[in-house]
Amino acid sequence: MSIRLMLADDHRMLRESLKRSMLDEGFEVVAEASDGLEAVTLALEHRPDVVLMDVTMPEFDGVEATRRIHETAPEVRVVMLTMHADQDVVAAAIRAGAVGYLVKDCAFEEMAATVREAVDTATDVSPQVAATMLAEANSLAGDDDSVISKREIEVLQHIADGCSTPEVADRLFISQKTVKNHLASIYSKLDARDRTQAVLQAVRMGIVRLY
Amino acid sequence: MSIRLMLADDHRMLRESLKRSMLDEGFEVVAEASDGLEAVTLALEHRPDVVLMDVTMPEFDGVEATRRIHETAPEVRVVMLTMHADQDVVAAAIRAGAVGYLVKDCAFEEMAATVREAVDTATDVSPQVAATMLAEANSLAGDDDSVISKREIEVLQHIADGCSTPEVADRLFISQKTVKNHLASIYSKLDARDRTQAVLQAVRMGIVRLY
DNA sequence: GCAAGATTGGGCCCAACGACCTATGTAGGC
DNA sequence: GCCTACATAGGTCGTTGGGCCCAATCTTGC
Repeated sequence: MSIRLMLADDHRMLRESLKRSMLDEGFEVVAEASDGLEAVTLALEHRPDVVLMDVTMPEFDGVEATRRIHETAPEVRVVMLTMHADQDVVAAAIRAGAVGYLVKDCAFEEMAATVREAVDTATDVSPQVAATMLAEANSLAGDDDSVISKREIEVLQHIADGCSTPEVADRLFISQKTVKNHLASIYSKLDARDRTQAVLQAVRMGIVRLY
Repeated sequence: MSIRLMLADDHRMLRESLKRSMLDEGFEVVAEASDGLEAVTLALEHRPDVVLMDVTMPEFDGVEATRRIHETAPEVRVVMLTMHADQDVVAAAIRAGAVGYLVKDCAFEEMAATVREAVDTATDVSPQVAATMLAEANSLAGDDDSVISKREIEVLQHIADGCSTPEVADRLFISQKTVKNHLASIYSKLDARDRTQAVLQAVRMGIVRLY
């Protein structure tokens, strides 16, 4: 009985070629999603054994999609795909219920192996395994031990979406001063000196959407 | 005799799965490059029939790599891969000697067809074909008929690299005022209202590197 | 319950930024 | 030769942004 896979990535080219590779490898691809919302819908409909889920997607991101899938269908294993091994993202993914992660720069064999391992994993990752995964992500990511808070991400996302400080303040129903405080905190955590660098760093880390 | 392909893309996952797909399709993959410099070196070494070249790569970008390959080995057909159908990028690619382009969101069949067509194409694209390609890119891209100048791209790249206005001025040996003028011009062309949005838009369009 | 951190907010200062205006020199196209 | 576009540079103006201080409230973990 072959492993039933689902792919979720907003780039069709990557999705299609990934699909071919996985088919070659003997996996069955039962569904493909191009955004977070579709990922949740299709995952619940097809109940694949494993979902390969990109972090950065429209509608809602891979972490949020993972959370929703894990809540409703905990037997579905989600493996996250990230551009860079970022501790925060990996940590968030694990909290959301992912059983593994892959850096997009990995070798194909590694990916196939991770998918096979995922099927044998308990649906909920043990704290030990989670800790190991985090440590790995940590060593790969290197120096960013800073944790960006939820609110800070909201601020960053609004900035990335084109808002100025007063506009962010309006949309989040807080004062401009608070927005500036969050930004200052973000700068120190991301080692950025202005909003442009902060947003670029956040994009690199997969913290914010870029569309 | 199968078509000898070379792949140039900085994301190993895309490269590997692309490779599998192309192998399935009966193509031969003779080389893979992960940056522009490697792309030029390997293309000249292996002389593939067609190079699938990503625009956005380290060292130097796909357009520059295409230019160098085309100068030394004009018999090698280069097909550009872009994230978004951007007229400027496609125009630059054609000027550099590319015989075709593909949006990364294309269907796999389209990609295979384009590669096969590329082999039958004359090594130098006729003005008529180039015009058609540009018109296509234009209709796909839609509203961006603005051409970002070389100098403006330099300014943008420096901003993306973390420079402030005075720093860009220093590095380009021009006054701060000129940098601001270029930025103002960029804002109107990219429909951005500040440097953050301009850089993000440029990243989306593949005009600047993000590393 | 206490400590740590997240979230909220204030004030002050000065540099940076963007909008709007004009202007000169230098290419390249027709 | 003229015209358009590009690159260069200046001025002024109001707004924004970021550094650096501080503090109240609230949640979360231990």
